[in-house]
Amino acid sequence: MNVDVITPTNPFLGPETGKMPAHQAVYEKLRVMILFGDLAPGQPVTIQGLTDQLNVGMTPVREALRRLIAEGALTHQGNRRVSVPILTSDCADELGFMRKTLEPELARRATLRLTPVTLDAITACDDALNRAIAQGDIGGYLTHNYRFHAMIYDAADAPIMAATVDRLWLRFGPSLRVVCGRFGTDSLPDKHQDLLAALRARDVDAAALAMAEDVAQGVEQICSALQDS
Amino acid sequence: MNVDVITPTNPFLGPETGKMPAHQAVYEKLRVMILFGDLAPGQPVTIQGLTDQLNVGMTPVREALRRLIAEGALTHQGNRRVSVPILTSDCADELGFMRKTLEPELARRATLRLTPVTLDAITACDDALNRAIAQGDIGGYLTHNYRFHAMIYDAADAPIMAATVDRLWLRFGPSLRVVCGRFGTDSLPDKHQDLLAALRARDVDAAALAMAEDVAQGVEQICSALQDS
DNA sequence: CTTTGCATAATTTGATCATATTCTGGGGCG
DNA sequence: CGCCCCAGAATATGATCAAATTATGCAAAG
Repeated sequence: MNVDVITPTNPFLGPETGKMPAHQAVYEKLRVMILFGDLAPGQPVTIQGLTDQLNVGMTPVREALRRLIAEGALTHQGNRRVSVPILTSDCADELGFMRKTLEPELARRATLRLTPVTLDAITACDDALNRAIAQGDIGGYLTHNYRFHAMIYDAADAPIMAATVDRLWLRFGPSLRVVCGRFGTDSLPDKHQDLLAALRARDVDAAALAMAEDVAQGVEQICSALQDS
Repeated sequence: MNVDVITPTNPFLGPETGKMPAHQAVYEKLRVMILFGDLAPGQPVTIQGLTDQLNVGMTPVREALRRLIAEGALTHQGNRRVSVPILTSDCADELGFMRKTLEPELARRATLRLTPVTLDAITACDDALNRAIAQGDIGGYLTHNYRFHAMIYDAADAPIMAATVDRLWLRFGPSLRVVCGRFGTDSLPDKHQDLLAALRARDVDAAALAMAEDVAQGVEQICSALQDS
C-alpha cells in the first residue's frame, strides 16, 4: 500500500532534485503530503512504517520527523507517539491572527521588489489555479493556491517571515482537504485578481489589503468548517 | 486518551534532568547556550565535537541539531557544515517587525487570562532582574529578562504564537552578549514597570503598548549595535 | 455460565549505539 | 596550475535495548 504522491513535481521552487540527502527527501515528501491533506488529522505516523514504505533507514526518517515536529507539522502526543495534529478552534484563531498580520506585510515587501518576470510567473500560476477550479480539481486548486502565495512570499525577500508563514500553512494543511470536500470548488475565495492588479500597479497598500482579505476569507472558511465537526 | 500535555519545548529553563530522552537533553542544553550568548555568532558546531563533549551518541546529537536548524537557531551553511547564524541587518529588521507585531498581542491575551499567582511570580522575576542590573550581572539580566517575557507569553495561553516568538528570541540570542558587552548594564531598556502596572490594572491596551515599547527599545539597541560592526 | 476486571505476557515501536559508507576539503605531486 | 589522493566529518544502516500499548488468561462476581 504505497501511498504515491499526487503531485508529480515538487511544488517548491527548488530546481535541484538530483542529489539530495535521504533525510531531506523524506522531509519534503512528508511535507507535501501534510500540506495537501494526504494525511488525515489525528492519523498516527510511525517511524518503522515510513522506513518500510520509503525504503530508507530509520535515521533519516527520525531526522525528518524531528524537523516536522519542530515546525508544528506533526505533534509529539503523549508518550513517544507521533501523529498529525488536529486543528482546534483555539489553534485556528492563533494561526488566523498570525496569517492576517504577517502575510499582508509580505505582500507589501513583495510589491516593492517584484520583477516583471516573477509577476508573469505568478499570473500564470493564478491562471492554472482558475483552470483547476473550473474543472473541480481540488488537488490542483490546493497546489496552485499554495504556489501562488509561496511565490509572492519568496519575492518578498524576507526568509524568516516566509518560513514562519510556511509553517502556518503546514498547520492548516491537514484540514484543507476536509474543508474542500465540504464546500467543493464553487465558493472558493479569490481575491487574487485584486492582489495581482495591486502588484502590477505597485500599490503597496492595495496589495496588503487584498492579501488581508484573501487570508481572512480562507481562515473564515476553515473556522466555520471546524465549528460543525 | 490524554492529549493535554504537548510541550515539545521547555517554557522555562529549569534544570529538570530527571527522566528525559538524550536528544531532548542535548537540545535544551544547546538551546540555552544559544539563547544566552554562550555560542558566538559564526561559530561552527560539529556533531562529533558534541558527542565527545556531552558523552552521548551521535544520533541524539543529530536530532537536536536538526531541530535547532528547523527553528533557525542554527544554520546549515553550505555543504554539511553547521554553525551559529550571524545576525544581519535584514534579518534583524524581519525579527523586529515580527516581535513588534506578535508580542503585544501576547501581552493582550496574557492580560485577560493572568492569575494573581502568576502575576506575583512575574513581579518576583522582575525584582530579580533589577537586582541583576544593579549588580552588573549580565548573565542574570539576560536570564531573568527572558524568563520575564516567557512567563507572560506562557500565560497568554497561545502556544503557537509563544513558540514562534521563542524562535525569534533564539535568533537574537547569540548577539545579545555582544550588545551587552558594548553597552553594559547601565542603559538597559525597562518598560517592565509600565507593563506590570498595566497587567495589574487589567488594562489590555496599556499592556500591549508597554510591551511594544519594550520590544522596540530592545530591537533598536541590537540594530544600532549591528550597525557599527 | 457468562461477564467483567485486573494482572501479566507478548508484540510493537521508539531510542540509542557502534559501524560502514559517502562526500567534502585540503595537501601533495606531476 | 591542475589533478589526484587522503584525512576527517557527515550520512546512513542495522542491531540492540527499553518502554508502552495491546493481547491474553485467570479469578471473582452477578
